[in-house]
Amino acid sequence: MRCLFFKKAIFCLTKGCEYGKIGLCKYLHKTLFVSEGKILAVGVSSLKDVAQAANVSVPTASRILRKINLTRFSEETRNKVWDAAAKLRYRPNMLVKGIQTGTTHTIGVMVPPFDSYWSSILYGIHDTLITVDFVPINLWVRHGDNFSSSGPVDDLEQIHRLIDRRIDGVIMWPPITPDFYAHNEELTSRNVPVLTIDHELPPEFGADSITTNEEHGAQLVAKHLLDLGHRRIAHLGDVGLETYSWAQRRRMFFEKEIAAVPGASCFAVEKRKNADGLELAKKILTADPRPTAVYAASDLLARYVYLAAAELKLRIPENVSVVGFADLDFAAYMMPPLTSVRQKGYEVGRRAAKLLIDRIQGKFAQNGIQSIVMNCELVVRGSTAPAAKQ
Amino acid sequence: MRCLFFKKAIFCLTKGCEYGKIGLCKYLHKTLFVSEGKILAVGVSSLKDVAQAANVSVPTASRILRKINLTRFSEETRNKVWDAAAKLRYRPNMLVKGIQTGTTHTIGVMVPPFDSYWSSILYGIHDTLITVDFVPINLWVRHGDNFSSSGPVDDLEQIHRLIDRRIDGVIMWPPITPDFYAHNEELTSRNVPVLTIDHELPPEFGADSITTNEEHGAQLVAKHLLDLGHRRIAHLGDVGLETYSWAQRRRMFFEKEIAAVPGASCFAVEKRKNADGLELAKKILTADPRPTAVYAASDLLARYVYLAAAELKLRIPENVSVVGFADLDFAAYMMPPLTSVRQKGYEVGRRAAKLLIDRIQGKFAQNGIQSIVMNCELVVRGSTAPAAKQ
DNA sequence: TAATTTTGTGCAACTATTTACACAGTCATT
DNA sequence: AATGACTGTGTAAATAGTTGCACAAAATTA
Repeated sequence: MRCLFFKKAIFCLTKGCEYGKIGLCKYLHKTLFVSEGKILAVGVSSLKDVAQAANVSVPTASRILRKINLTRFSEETRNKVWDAAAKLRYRPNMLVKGIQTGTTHTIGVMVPPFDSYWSSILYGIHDTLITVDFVPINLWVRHGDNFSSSGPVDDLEQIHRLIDRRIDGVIMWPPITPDFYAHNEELTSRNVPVLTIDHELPPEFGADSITTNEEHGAQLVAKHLLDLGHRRIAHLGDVGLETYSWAQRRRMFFEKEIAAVPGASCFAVEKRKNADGLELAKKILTADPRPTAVYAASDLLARYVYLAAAELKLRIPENVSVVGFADLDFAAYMMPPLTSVRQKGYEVGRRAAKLLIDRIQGKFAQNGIQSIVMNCELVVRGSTAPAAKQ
Repeated sequence: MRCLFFKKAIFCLTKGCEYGKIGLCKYLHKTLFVSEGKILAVGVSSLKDVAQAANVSVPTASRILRKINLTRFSEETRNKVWDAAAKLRYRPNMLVKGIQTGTTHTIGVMVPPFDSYWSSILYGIHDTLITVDFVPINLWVRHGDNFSSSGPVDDLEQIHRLIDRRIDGVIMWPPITPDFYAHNEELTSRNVPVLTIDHELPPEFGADSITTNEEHGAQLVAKHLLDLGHRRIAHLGDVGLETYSWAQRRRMFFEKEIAAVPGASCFAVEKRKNADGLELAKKILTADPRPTAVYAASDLLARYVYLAAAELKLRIPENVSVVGFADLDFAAYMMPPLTSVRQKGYEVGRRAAKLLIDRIQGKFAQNGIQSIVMNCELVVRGSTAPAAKQ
């Protein structure tokens, strides 16, 4: 069968395609619409196709389309190539650029969209990456608890999926466990830049990081509650996986602030992984003497305090003030609206992506690890009020 | 300078690397750690490196590592190759497989993590893709309103970013506008399978789809409210961009159900893009006569009803019942907990990915467009109660 | 007029990997 | 003893695209 489009169509049809059908061919992986011995249409066109159509060599087409040494080509040739490219809807193949230059303009993002804070981080990463024509591959580790029915994901496999696709860098929210550290070495040993959010890896990994200024956050909350006259304060914390997780830091710094004030006290309760948050919140609110304020380590935990208060017929903020952390999307719509520490997720994402791109482009070749610490701000709403006189 | 690792290191050092520094070389894009004329370490190793280290040819190494025709190789050769690969931490380069076979095991996902429903969709897509060693590239269009400071993203550029990386298919939540339809043609003309969530494209695009059974949802809500004795019902809707958006369908089907019952009536108010939801909700709750129940087209809209009720000193559900849609993460924690129609986001994502993979693997070559319609279920909570006698 | 420069284009080699095919050596069968 | 089959490995061509160099023709200069 003679082919209308390609010299090699015969090769193609004998090798892979079933004659008369739509088929995908080995070593000529355009989708050919074949009918009655004629190839009717082609899915993807290559530079070779463009060059053939314009009757020039492949390098010439390449240079003209990339506008390299444009002046060295006659106007006639230039137009021939541009017309052919437009007609064939040519699009460059970045995979080839990837194997040639070793940079794929792709970033592995190992951050799960847990809640609106993380979603906005993803937005920030996305928006910044595409301004430099980079693209994120979103893979996640250890999110099985809430959604996945397929059980936990193999961390190492996930990292390999990224390496195999030759990503230029990784932004991650690292599970803080020794074995994950080992997996991280897979990246650093191949000199793939890593940027961590919310946790700093040990310096030998050479990973940049962006973290929240937990101490500043603790100061904001402590000052706010102390100014309102609260002295018996409870903390509903999240148990982190390690001694220096954000949850631990959030508690420690807060306790430090409260301890510095004579007459003020803080007692902390930590929610373990599968513990019932409502029960813990009730435990706090039924303590004797009852705390006049509760600082929850996240807005999600603050919800439990609201539920517990409702069950115990306590009014917020009249009987107990509540402060959350993160200012998630629902915080402003709780009743009463929740006072919370705002983390600027979009900005975190933006700066994370910016920093990683700068690192990839070699801007810090001389300097060491870059660490960004993000400030946060207190958003005062209706869930906090002066401590009642007693 | 003689090189310890590569024959071509001289070439490399003269071309790209600055001697004595860490540099990235053209056409030998390993990161070489060069010091005092010696290459100390290498970032990425290729099959060629493995073959060289094992003292065999490249094809031999390829076959042994892929376990092709393993029996044809002597045990000695096999072990040599495996040892070398392990020592050099060799990882296959999927970019090459991509240009050879035309399949990159990468899916473009144009779904924004708006809220917990969409987050769980992303989880479902992710978990299903990685079981077949596919990977998602998450790009978004038109999310500028809430987060982006950089203005709206160019849809066409986003699609080109995916095409240029030769994704095998696209899952998208399509902006329902004529010009986006045109962009979609970029994909279909190249025979890239497209699967849409929440909206069916016109059949000429040949896109598979997965949608929520809006009619069933409307029936569930209508039956629930009618059974509770409600007859004056309001609908707080979202204005869709087109006549057949989910928002429009959600309203229409609900109105149809209510209209079928003598004595029952429904009046609808639609929230335009930048309209104040609270004002609209107050308008509904101050109507005369006041509706005894409000059906909000989403949980986010239901929040406005809660806020409006609080301002107007109306109690939920005693004075007015409220129903939402989607069962977002915060619905169960509202006070009172919100009755809502549960959309199984994780399942939507799972089935979307499964369907697209099947399409890519040619399982529907003979069949036409596949359309999955997902059922939803009503989750009855504390925000709905029998209509008060009046 | 001859030599040199400029213009315009193509060839070959290069990035990494796979696959068809070839080919030498060994063993068994006729 | 010769033929055929099998074993174990290598060569070359293929996927797409970029880049250094070569080279012819035209234009300019000496």
